[in-house]
Amino acid sequence: MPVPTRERILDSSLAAFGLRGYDSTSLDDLASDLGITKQAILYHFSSKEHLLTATIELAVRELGSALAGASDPQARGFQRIEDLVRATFSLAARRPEVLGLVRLVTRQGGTASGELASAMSVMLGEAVRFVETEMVAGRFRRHDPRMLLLAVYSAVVGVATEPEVMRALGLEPDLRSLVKARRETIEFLRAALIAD
Amino acid sequence: MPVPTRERILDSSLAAFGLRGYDSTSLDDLASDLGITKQAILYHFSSKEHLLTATIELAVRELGSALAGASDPQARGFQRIEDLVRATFSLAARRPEVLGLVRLVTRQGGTASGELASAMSVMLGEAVRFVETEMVAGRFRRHDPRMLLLAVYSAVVGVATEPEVMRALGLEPDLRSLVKARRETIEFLRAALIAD
DNA sequence: CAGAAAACTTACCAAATGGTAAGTCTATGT
DNA sequence: ACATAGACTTACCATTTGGTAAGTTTTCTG
Repeated sequence: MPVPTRERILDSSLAAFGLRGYDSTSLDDLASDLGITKQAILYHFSSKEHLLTATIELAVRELGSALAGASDPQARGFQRIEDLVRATFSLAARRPEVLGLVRLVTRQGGTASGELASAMSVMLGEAVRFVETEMVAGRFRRHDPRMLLLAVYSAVVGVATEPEVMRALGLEPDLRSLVKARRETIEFLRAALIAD
Repeated sequence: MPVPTRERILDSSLAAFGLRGYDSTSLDDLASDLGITKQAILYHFSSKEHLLTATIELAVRELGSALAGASDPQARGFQRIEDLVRATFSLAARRPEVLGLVRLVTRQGGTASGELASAMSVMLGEAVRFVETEMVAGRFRRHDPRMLLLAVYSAVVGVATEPEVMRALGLEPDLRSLVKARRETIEFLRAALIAD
């Protein structure tokens, strides 16, 4: 059973928008990559902006399932953070374009970003409550939970999605370095978070 | 004495490329913002890519002087890190486009990024040596210096340049929140770095 | 099998884009 | 006073872009 064209378009869009950016990706480019015409894209998605919206929805689903699948709600303390960081790195290695698109949208804002923004709000709200609980229980050092999460988010997504900076540091952004980066990031977070 | 057109163009380009991206910024947009014609831009810079190169050079200079001005080479231990983080946040508040352009270039790579890449290599090389010295002296916890710097870089630049994520966390990206973010980031790094 | 709906393609189009060619205005040095 | 060079503008141009209109093929359904 062949993959429906609509899904193939969304897959290509996610890769292109996530890795190269929205304005840098033309419908003609997408179409010729897929071996179809631009009008076939516009048949499934009535405009480029609608395509972006649908692509963001896909990215939100992928991000949500990647994180939900790896995070055991029963886990407590640093284990939960470690699970999430591992899941994020795994996603960055498997499908870097997903995090790329998340970053694109969180940076540019824009009309279509409403859904991702609200989806992220929900995730981050849960995360804030979790971190607060852990702080009250004395398992994490006291910080402002939101600021802490911002720093953690930035560190993880940054490490997972900045291959050029890795190169500038003399590290090849291959799988082995990524694994090492993951381990170091977890250690870094552990040192920052765990109360003595 | 009026500001020369060439400098005005570079200033506008830095803001536009750094905040909105290269492909999203047309020469016509830049020109009409400046009250001149597109051909005036092409008189000073023979193509859009040359303009990007010159803009990157400007950003490198601004970044370099911002960091060099704030960092006392005599400072030891965490004080030096704190100085650099403060300088980075100050730059993010004053001229967010500079860090935006750095990020744009580090992400996209591209032809014109050679100079920034090498400039960053120098800075990061110095930073690696500094961190190693501190670790040997027992003032910093032991980590891989390069990975540590990648995490620090990501956390600082991320916190300083992700206003949408701040909004998703329920924080307005105004000056007060930025000051608070800076303080929290420094505390976060202190906890992660300082050896017991 | 008829026919209608779905899934496309071919043929266009107006606007925007980066860039060229040639002209104009102004300052400056001789 | 005049040539010359610098700093532009006006006028164009080819290509790319997102999008429309209309036709054609395929697939489903009664």
